[in-house]
Amino acid sequence: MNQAMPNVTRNTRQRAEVLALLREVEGFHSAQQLHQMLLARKAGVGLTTVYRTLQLLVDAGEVDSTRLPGGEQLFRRCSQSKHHHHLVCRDCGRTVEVAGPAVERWADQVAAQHGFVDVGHTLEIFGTCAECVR
Amino acid sequence: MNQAMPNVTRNTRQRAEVLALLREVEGFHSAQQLHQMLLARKAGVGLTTVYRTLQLLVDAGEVDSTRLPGGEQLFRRCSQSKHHHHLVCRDCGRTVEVAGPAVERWADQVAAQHGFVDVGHTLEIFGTCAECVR
DNA sequence: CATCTATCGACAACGACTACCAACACCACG
DNA sequence: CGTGGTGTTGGTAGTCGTTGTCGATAGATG
Repeated sequence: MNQAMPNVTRNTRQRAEVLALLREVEGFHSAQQLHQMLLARKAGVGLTTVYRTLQLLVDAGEVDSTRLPGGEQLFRRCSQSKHHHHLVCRDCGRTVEVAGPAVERWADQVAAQHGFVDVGHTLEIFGTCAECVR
Repeated sequence: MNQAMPNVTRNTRQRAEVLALLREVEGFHSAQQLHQMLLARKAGVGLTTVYRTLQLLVDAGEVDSTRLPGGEQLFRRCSQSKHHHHLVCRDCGRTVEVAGPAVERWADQVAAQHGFVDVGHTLEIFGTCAECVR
């Protein structure tokens, strides 16, 4: 009856595989895409585990996630650990990480004016990148 | 062979019902919620039609839509016709429409700096409103 | 090594949404 | 005020991303 501290997160092979993959790919990918890539490299990681691991990483702030207009969730390893936003190309999906301190302040201020607390926000900029215009 | 101009949108009872309902409710609702309300008032509008009508209204700019973190799409009649953003309470769903001209300019500018054209953006602010804090 | 328990993963279930397609009803025209 | 055609409807079945289930597995600790 040794009730140690049953609240640790373990270092498993599967989580290492997902992290390793995320370090190699560029831009946003869906959970299913990532799972396919893991299959291709014979990494033996189940789809369910991919979803769970990605969710863990998002919660831990190690991975960004965004949503396509269709509702599908995309993931990407953060290259900046601090808060930032994304400029995404509609056609090729190319992504630029941008920071906007002024926007952060504006959002917090507006929220405060209306009595809101514990404020967060989401901001995505969409457009067509120079490559895809041609 | 009277090929008049087969590209009109018709005024149907169902579309009127959906619009009438949207004028009566406050805040964001899902397509399914709206469909339930229509059922409750015996308005005889199918779920499929609710989805289609809402999409039409969004395209026409008469209705706002946003997405819950879970990916579910929500709809609300615009009270302002011009571009604006939303400040949404996480708990009760209360919504404030806010405008941020500075943010618009910033987004366009950042996008332009990276060679993006045809730029749009999404911005939502989340928080807990004064009511729900207590 | 033994034991505990977080984690895995194949499968089933779920929920939002869409495709399908025959029946319907809006509306311009006669 | 009929009539034709065509945009629209809506029940159902299906798609698709995601999550729940639960016995099996394998880190971590002593």
